[in-house]
Amino acid sequence: MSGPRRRPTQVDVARVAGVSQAVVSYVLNDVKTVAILPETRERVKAAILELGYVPNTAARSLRSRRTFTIAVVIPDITNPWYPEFIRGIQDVASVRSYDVLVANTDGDPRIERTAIDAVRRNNADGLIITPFYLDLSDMIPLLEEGTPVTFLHDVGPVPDEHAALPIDSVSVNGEEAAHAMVSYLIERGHTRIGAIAGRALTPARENRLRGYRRALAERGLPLDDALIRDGDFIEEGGRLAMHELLQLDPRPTAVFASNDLMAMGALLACREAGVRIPDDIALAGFDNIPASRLVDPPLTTLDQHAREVGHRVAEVLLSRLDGSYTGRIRRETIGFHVVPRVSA
Amino acid sequence: MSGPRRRPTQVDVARVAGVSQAVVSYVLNDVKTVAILPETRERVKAAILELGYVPNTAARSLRSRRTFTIAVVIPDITNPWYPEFIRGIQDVASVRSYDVLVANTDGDPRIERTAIDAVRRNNADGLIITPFYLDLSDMIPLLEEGTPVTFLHDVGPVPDEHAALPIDSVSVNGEEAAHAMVSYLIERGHTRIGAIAGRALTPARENRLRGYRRALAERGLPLDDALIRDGDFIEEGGRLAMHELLQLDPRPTAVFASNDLMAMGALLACREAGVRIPDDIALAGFDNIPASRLVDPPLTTLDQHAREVGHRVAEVLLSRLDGSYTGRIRRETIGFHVVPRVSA
DNA sequence: TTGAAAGCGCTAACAG
DNA sequence: CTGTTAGCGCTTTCAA
Repeated sequence: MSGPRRRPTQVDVARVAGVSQAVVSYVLNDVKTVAILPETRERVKAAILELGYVPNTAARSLRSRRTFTIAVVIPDITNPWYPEFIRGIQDVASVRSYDVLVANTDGDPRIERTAIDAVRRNNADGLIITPFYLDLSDMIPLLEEGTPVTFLHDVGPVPDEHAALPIDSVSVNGEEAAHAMVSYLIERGHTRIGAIAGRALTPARENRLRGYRRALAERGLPLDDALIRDGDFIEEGGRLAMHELLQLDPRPTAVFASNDLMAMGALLACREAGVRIPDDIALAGFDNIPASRLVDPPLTTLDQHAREVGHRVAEVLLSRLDGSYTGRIRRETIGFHVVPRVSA
Repeated sequence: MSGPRRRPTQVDVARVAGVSQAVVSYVLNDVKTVAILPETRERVKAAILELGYVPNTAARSLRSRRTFTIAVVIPDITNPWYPEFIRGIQDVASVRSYDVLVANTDGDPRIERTAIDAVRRNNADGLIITPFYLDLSDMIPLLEEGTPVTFLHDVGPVPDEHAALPIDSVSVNGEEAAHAMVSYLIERGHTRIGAIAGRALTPARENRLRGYRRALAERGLPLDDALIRDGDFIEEGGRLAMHELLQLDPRPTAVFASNDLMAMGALLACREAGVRIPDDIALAGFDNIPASRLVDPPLTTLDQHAREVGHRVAEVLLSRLDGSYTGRIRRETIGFHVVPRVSA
C-alpha cells in the first residue's frame, strides 16, 4: 500500500520530454499560431504515452471557459422515445468530441429548475432542453451568460410564446402529427373516437389534443369531452384511462393515445376486459417506440423520428458553439409519418 | 447587445455581503471548523440569492480533487435493460447530490478503452462499468490514482479472473438465471431446446450459455451445438438466428434467447414463417424488459431486477466514496426470478 | 470570528 | 521555435 499515485500533469510530461510545460500544451492542443519542431513534438507525444497522461478537464475548462460538454434535460430516460433521441445527440456530439450530460426531471417543475443550475455549475457549453413547465425566465441567466440554449419543442398553433427569446428550436409538430393520426382513424370509418391524453398542462398533451380536436371538427364530428381521459404518459395511466373509456355507453369505436406507452397500457386494459383489437375497438399510438411493433396486435402509431430529431438538435446547438453559424434564430421542424399496422 | 455577463463568483458575493471571499466559501460548504456569526451567514446567503450565484464545479474540483460525479460505462442505453439500471443509479446518487455521467461503448473494445480515459479526464470520483471486452489492466491507472471502481458483473462459475483486483462488484448471476430458465423449459416437457446466444466472447453470453448447457446436462439431454446460434443481443440478430433454427430438422420444440430483444426478433421470425408460439415452438427470453409483457404472445422471461441492481451498485460505490465503508472487497449478487407468461 | 494567501492544472499572451 | 508568466474560481491552511 503506497497511497494513490498522483495523476501525471503537463509538468510531468514536460520534464520527461525535456521541454517547458507550455510546449506540452501546444502540442496537445495542436495550436496553429506556434510552430513546434516535428522532433520536439514527437518527444512530447512519446512522454505522454509513457506516462499515460490525460488532460484534466477541470483545469482546462477553468482556464479556457469551455467544457466541451452539452447538457440535455429530458423528462425521463425510461420513456423509450428518449434513449433514441439521446443517442441521436451523442452521435453528432461525439464526432466533435463533445460529452453529453443527461438530466431527468421526471416532469417535475422543481427539478426542471434545478437542472438549469446544474448546467451553470457544470459550465456546460450549451443546453438542449425539452421544456415542460419551465418558465422562460429560468432560461435568462443562461442566455445572459452566453450559454446557447436549444429547445426540443412540441409545436402548437401558438408556438411562439417563446418567440421573444433568442433560442433556437427543433420541433416535432405534435398538433399536425396527432391530426394526421386521428384523420387516419376517421378515414377508416370511425366517428366516435376517444383520446387518452398525456400529463395535464404539458405542451405535448395540449398540442396532440388540439390536433385530435381539429381532425374531428374538420369532418364535422361532435366533440365530446367525456371521450378524453388523462394518462400521464405512462403505461399504467393508459391502462386506467382505457378501462374508463370502455365503460362509456356508447363506447368509442377507436381510441387515440398520445403516446405508445399509454397505448400499450390501453392494450392491456382491453385484454383484461376481453375486448378485441381492432375488431371491437381500434387503437392508435404515438411515437413508434421499438416495442410498438411487437405488441399484440402490432400497434398503429406515428413516428416522430427521434434519432433524427436528436441529430438535428445537436447540430443546431453545436453550430452555435463552434461559431459556424451566427445568424438569426432558427426554428426547424422535423417531419413525421403514420405507421399503419394492425391495431387500427 | 451588451456581451455576455460574467457569471458571479465568490468574490462578487463577498463584495456584496461585505466579507472576504473565504467567508463565502465557508458558509457555502458549511465548514464546521470555523464559526461564522449567524448574522454574517445571513448576509452572505442574501448576496448569493441576489446575484444568482452558483458554484463553479471546475474550480471547485480543481482545488478539492472531487467532482461529485460518478461515471457509468454501459454498452448501449438503447437496450431497454439499461435505462432502468441507470435510473436505479441516479435514484441513489441524486439524494447524495452526485451527478451521473453515462458513456455508451456499443460493445466496442476500443470505445470501452477510451471511456476509461474519459473518466480520468473528467475526474469522476468513481466508476461503474459493465466490462465486456475490457482488459483488467485497463482499470489499473484508475485504481492507482485512487478512483474506486465497481463492476456490474455477470457471474459465471469462474467469476474471479477479477479476484486479484480491489474492485467491488454487484452481480447478476447469469449462469444460474439461464439455468433456471432452461430448467423451466425442460420441466414443461421440452427435450430439444435451441439457444440464441449473445455477442461472442462476452461474459453475458458465455454465462447464460453455460447455464443452458448445465441445465441440459443435468437432465441427461444431449448437447447439440447446431442448436446454438448467435444473435448479438439485438432484435435483428434474434430474428436471423430464429430463421436458422426453424430450418433445422428436427426442429427444436423450444428456444431460449439470451435477452428479450433477441427473443422479440425470434418472435418476429416465427410470425414471418407462420410458426405459432407456443403451440408450434416455445420461446423464452431474458431480462423482462417492459415490452416483453406486451408482445404477442406475452413473453416468458427472466427478471434480473435492473433498477435494484442499479441501487445496489450505486450504494456500494458511494459507500467507498464517502468513506462510510472501508472494509474488504465486496461481491454482491442480486437475485432473479422466472416470469412465466404465455410464450413458454 | 474573519482575512490573506497559496496553489490545484491548465491556456494563452507575451518575451526572447 | 520555445520559455515565462498571469490568472481562471475555488478550498484550505495559517495568521490576525
